[in-house]
Amino acid sequence: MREEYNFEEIENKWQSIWKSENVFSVKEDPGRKKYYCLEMYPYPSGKIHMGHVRNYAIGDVISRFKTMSGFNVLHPIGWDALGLPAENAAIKHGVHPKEWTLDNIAYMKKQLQRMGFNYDWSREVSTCLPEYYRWCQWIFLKLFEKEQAFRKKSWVNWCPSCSTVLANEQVISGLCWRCDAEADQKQMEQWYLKITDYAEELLSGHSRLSSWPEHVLAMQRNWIGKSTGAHVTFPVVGSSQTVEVFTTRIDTIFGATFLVLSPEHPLSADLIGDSADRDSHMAWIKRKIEEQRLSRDEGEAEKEGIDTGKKAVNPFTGEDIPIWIANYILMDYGTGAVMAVPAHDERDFEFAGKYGLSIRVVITPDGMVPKKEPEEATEAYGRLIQSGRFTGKSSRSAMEEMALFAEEQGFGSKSTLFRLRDWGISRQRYWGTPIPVIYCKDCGIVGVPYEELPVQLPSDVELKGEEGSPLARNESFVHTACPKCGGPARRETDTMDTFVDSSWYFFRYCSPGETGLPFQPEAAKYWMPVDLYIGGVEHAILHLIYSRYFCKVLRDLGLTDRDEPFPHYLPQGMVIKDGSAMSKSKGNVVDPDEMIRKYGADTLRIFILFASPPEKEFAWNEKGIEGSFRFLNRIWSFFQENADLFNEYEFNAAEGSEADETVRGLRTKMHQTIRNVTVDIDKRFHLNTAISSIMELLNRMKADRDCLRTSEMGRSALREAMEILIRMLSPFAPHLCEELWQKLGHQQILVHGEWPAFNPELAREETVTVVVQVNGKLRDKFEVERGTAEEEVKSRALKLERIQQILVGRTVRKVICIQDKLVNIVA
RNA sequence: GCCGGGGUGGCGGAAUUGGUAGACGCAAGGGACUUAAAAUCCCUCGGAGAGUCAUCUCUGUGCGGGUUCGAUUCCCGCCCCCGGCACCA
Repeated sequence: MREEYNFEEIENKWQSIWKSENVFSVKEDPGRKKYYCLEMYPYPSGKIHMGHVRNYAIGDVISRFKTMSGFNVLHPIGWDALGLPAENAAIKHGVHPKEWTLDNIAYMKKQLQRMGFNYDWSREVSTCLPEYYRWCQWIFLKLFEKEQAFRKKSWVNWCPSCSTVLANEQVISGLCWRCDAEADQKQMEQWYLKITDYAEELLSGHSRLSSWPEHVLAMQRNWIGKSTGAHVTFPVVGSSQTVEVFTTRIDTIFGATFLVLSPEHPLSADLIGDSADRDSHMAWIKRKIEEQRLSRDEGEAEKEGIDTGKKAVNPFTGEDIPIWIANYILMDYGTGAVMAVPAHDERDFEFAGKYGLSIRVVITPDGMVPKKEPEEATEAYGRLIQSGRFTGKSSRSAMEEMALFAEEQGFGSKSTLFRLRDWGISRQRYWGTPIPVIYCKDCGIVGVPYEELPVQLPSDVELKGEEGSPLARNESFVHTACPKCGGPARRETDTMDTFVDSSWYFFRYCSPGETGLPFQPEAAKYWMPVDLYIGGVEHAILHLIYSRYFCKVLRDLGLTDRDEPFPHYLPQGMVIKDGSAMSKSKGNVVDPDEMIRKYGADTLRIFILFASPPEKEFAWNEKGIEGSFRFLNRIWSFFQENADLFNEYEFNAAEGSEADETVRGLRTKMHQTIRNVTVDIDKRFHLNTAISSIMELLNRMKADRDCLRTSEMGRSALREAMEILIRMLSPFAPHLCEELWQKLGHQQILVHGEWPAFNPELAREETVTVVVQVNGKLRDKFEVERGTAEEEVKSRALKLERIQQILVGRTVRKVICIQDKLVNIVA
């Protein structure tokens, strides 16, 4: 009587064995090579979704494979457990964020375990626990001491729906990244981290991230936004004031026929101070500031400006040029003022055209005749004309010289500008890490002493969704004594952006129980960096740039010697269905629990890895999962049909002459499969083709089965193939494979088994198919012994009947022969 | 507009260094088993045409050129799709 493939029984059995034998827990072992495989930890929103399943299945296969390949593998998981949804749930359902979060964690943990993932649960980390966030506070205080954390009043993005501040990165085309409400602008005093200090290093560090996908590096590059150029100072005529501008095109400065200030520029109001139209101009400025703030993410507005009536001196030409104020100049980039070169800048050209300002061409692109009245701006480099002492030079190479000249003359300097802003981390919410700072009337801003950490979140807090931080309304939290003078003082009531928590959690995994420091430097030295980081590309700029920054900061605090936390990042594609991402609002969500119930975790794992390579989108398809289920069933029944081989052990392989063709063929196929699967997992991360190679091997075993079973050697070859197949499949379908491995008579569990060794001798086919082409077109093929001499292969090809027919009436001019592959006859 | 990534059957996707295009799977069609169905197993499966039907020819990897004995792969030009940034001086 044949057994059915009872996935539920098998999966439960092995999950409890893995758990009771604690097989996934790892320790530092300096004698062994380590491998740190990490997937982005989840936000405990309630349930695992397919995106998680895919992400974690990829990491699970890689880490199981690496373990079998002899590495000491760290594969941890934890929870990004602070954040707004918990608080919103509290407001909506009256459940405390902590309770809500811990319940979700408990549920999702069960789901992950039900998938059979090989996490070392002893290293589990939850950012909402004081044992974790105390170290966020510790790091913050260190940064505060180094002036890497500082307070600044400025315009901030404000989400009215979440009633909190958002970092620039968290505003996506004008909307809150979390709730899609339209973000406002507000002026507030906030805590910032000085990530801009590391702008240059964050950019140059890209050279060490060569295995990151190009588009991710490009996004970061854009975000950092380095531009090299020069600052130039223009004195205001009849005043001691000056206007400083930044330009990347100092070569065009002889064509600078006016200056333009942002409406927000501090001088804007000043310069129109004594003009006749003062009041209307002031009103205009106010209106434009407002408009710029509101429309900043709505694309380009019609260019508008006003003449201040004042002039400035172009220090290169000595000419007086008008100073304008216009809405196309941004205050928060560069100096908030530009030199306008209408002949060589599209925007300035458009503006000059509208207001009749003069245009002077100072560059001719090579081989072109300069026009007095150009129809468009020419931004190309070329030869300088009308440029005083620089006339005739190449504009590109003159830039250096002109910047140097400005420097010598004292009205400018070479400089570099970054688009990257300091990271605003203050959030006016409850469910985050309290910023460990005390405000004292006499002593000012005082850090909470290290020995008093953590500053705990009070549990008795009312969450009703009113504006302002809930902590600010909690009297017993707010009122405290100044650590310096002992006088009455107030606690900071803002909490940290949760991206702070996630910027170093991967260090914490190295020594999660550490009580004296955020993590043990020795443990981190062993495990870090993360060898493979897997997660959604939506974090390409936010999380990944913050984490890179934190790694450098922790390095400068002496806690680690690593410069980069994630030398290899593998972004995984979205899981979609019916053409769009799975979401409740679309109603196209597929529940992993339901799939596990129906097909089992192994099938779900196989399917989600099989249909496309990790970096591509994965399109859910109900029929597809049945195909994966069938595959596992075919394996199960194949083993049932050959159960008599379970107890035959050694492959007493006489290679070569004694083995018949089928045996040799199977072993060749087997070793080719080992090679392909190994390369696919280890080098290419193409788990889909790894699975299809294993399918091919099974197909071959099934096809040759009857023939193989007729001989002793055949049976033993078949048994060997069954073992190899199971070992290779085990990272993908670990439960089924453990079960079959046990049936094959093994005592030791497969988790600790060895990855099959590849033997190139055996993978090499003894005979190969040589393709015969005539003028590049496939005409015939024949079998030949591997390594047959070129001359013989050529003459055999030419003697083929079909080839002879085709060659009738033609002259063979040339015969190209590629060893063991192809003959191409040119005739 | 700028930057990045792509375009291969009905579908998801293979093709490792320029050398048999379409592996593996899904769907579809046909057959076996069955009273019947499901499951399972076997066969066919890019398009067009011919046929002596256990075959052959032409054509085919977004479009147009080029290099080469040979191009999905390399080069030039174009079209389209996706992602990111966007008045960044």
